[in-house]
Amino acid sequence: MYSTSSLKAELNERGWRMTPQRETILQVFQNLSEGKHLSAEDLHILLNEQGEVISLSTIYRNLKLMSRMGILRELELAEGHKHYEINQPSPHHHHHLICVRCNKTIEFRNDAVLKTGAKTAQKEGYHC
Amino acid sequence: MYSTSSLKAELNERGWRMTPQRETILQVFQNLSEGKHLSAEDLHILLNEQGEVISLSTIYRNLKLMSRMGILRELELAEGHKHYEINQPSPHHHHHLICVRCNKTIEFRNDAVLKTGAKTAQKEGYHC
DNA sequence: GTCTTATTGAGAATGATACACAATTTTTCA
DNA sequence: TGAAAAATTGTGTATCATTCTCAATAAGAC
Repeated sequence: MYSTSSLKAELNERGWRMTPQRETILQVFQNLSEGKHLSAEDLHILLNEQGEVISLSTIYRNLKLMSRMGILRELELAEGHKHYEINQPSPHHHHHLICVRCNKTIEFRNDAVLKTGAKTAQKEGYHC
Repeated sequence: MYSTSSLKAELNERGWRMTPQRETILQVFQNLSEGKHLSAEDLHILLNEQGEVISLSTIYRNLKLMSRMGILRELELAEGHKHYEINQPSPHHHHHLICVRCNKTIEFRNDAVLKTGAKTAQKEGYHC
């Protein structure tokens, strides 16, 4: 699991900086119960309710950044906007099944699917 | 493979109508070489070049309709807009692997992944 | 053929996301 | 420690994909 200091370390490694906003966003996702995911707008509202105001721009920027770093996972569900969740390692990693008619969405776990993706990625020269 | 008449039959079955626009769109996707996919805008331009003008609204409406019918497959690649391709059955069905950093995209085939999805869908009560 | 109703086209509206830029923080390093 | 350099933030604006509205048109049923 990602700690504040490991986030900072990884940011600095790439010439980026730790900020209170990034720390706050990470904490929200870490405290989110399993199976939950937030859109940028969701996160913005949730933070407002907690009295921690972060601008929408900053939220969009950091959700994208943290997804590219592998900390968050960007989900294309059927709502017309992206959702984000903590990018869990193998035993907790899951997939989504979405009906193109009614948008019903479920999560399921399947190691074979995950491994096939990882194996194919490696074979094709994708790297972390 | 989908013919004009089977499309018409399936539309009528649901109280919908066959139109020249729908026929044209189906034909474009059927003649598209494997591995190619089009966005709504792509399709609009392509049709213009062929002298077959169909309004963007109609294109959007029908891409969505045909996806819900299972004729097309809606792809969420990394370009910020949707792409569509013919929804091929099993031996030709494929998956996409997309890098969240550089957007590199490849296609690969894997029956196990497809079957896991189908099996899970059935178990969860999804139906065609 | 006529009637009912779905569909089309044009343009406006919406909504998610990106961008520009001045003000503010982090980090670095002298 | 305390500038200086560079990244980040917030505000407002811009962009771009997609949806919506509505009058005109065309498909299908009888």
